[in-house]
Amino acid sequence: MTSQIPTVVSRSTLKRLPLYLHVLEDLQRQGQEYASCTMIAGKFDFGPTQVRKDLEVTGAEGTAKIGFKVSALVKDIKEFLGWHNAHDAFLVGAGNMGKALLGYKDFDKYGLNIVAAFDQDPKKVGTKIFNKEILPMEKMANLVKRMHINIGIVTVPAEFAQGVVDIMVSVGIKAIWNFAPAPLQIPEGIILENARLTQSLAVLTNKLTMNFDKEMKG
Amino acid sequence: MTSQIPTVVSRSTLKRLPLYLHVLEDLQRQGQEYASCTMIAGKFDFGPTQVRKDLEVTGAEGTAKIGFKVSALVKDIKEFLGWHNAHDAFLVGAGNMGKALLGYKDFDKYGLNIVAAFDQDPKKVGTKIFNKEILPMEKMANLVKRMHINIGIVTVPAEFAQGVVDIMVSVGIKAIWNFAPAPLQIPEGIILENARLTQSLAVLTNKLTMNFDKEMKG
DNA sequence: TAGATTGTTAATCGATTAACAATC
DNA sequence: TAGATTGTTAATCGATTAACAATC
Repeated sequence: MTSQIPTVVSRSTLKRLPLYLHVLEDLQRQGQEYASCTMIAGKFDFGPTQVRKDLEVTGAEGTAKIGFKVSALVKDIKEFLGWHNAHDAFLVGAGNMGKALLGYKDFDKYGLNIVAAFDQDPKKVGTKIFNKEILPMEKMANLVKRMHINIGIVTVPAEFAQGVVDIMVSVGIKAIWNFAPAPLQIPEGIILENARLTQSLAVLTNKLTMNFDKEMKG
Repeated sequence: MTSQIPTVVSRSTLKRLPLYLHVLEDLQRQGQEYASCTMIAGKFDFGPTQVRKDLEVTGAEGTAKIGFKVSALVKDIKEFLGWHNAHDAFLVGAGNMGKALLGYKDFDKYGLNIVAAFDQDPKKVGTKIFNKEILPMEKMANLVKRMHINIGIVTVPAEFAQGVVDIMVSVGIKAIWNFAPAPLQIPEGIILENARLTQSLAVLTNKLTMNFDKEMKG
């Protein structure tokens, strides 16, 4: 009998799983067949117990004294994250960040397939970026339904983000990956994941400032 | 006498401060002079106590019944985050993500100024992206010292990330903003902030997968 | 076998939330 | 004044870490 897996998994755990995956794929390339939590934890600044707890949620099972079979563990983590097959996505906002995402080759490894982009700029509409069509916003509603798109990626400037999200929700998008530095309101049941760079940057610049202050004081 | 401010501020708090800043700047544009924690919290899915606790770390002081003066609060948050003046930074890896960051106009609002980029590709070296020079890696050491650069931005593929970080550390970079989906080893005292998109994506695709599973089961 | 590792339960730690006196 | 809000302390909640029996 499989051990009881908690139905709600913490954000912290979910964000650590891709890190383990990376280490495991490295090990796989090196021909390592088994990996222990101690070995994995060695790559990070937290302990083996943390790794074991995290891996538990994926349903992976290890062997005492030996560890986890790398290939099986990779498969379990990928399936748990939904990375074993690609989810189709639409992107709105073909600016710098939008272009960078459209050009990112490895998203298929991470369960994402951006099939097309939308922009309100008539100059961009009709062109192709990294072989992906830029379409007018008006076409989104129909295409979302026809192509069964569930994920919407928001790469417009902050002031347009809420408007874009409202449209996405109204046409049936289920999950939104937001890059705009704006607080967004979404209805119950819609998944919103923020990938705002400014939040990450805030942590960096604050720490740096704190360090300087410390040095000043001696 | 000012109230006691904790010396170590949690990541969670630091990541919420930019969100408040955005709301406050909106209020400022609307001509609102004062803002209460209740009002700010209304934009998010957490309560006013959370907001008050977060604001406390910035040293901002409010007035009972009235709230916080918006202009003063904006200033306090920006200073606390180190966003009141720009930190110069070097970027390594002029690929898609690198280009997107080089072209991002608003970084000066967030305390960041990318002054130049480096790349090992001779075809890129010598060109300019968004009016910023692409230089050969060899030039970094001297320039870091001469220009007193503290921040290094890593936008190279995962397999090159550790090498780039090692170089950055050796030439005197104090803080690293990493976009590569690789676990990085850094010496004590160096600040490392990860902005890996794959971690954010993992949360999104997992939630989506979980939702589908729930629907399947009825 | 001996001992490293898993799986799991208990203890600790830290962050969030609730409670409430002070205040304008 | 009355009551909304601040500032702060206490209670709660959840995540991390420690402890330890089972195991191969």
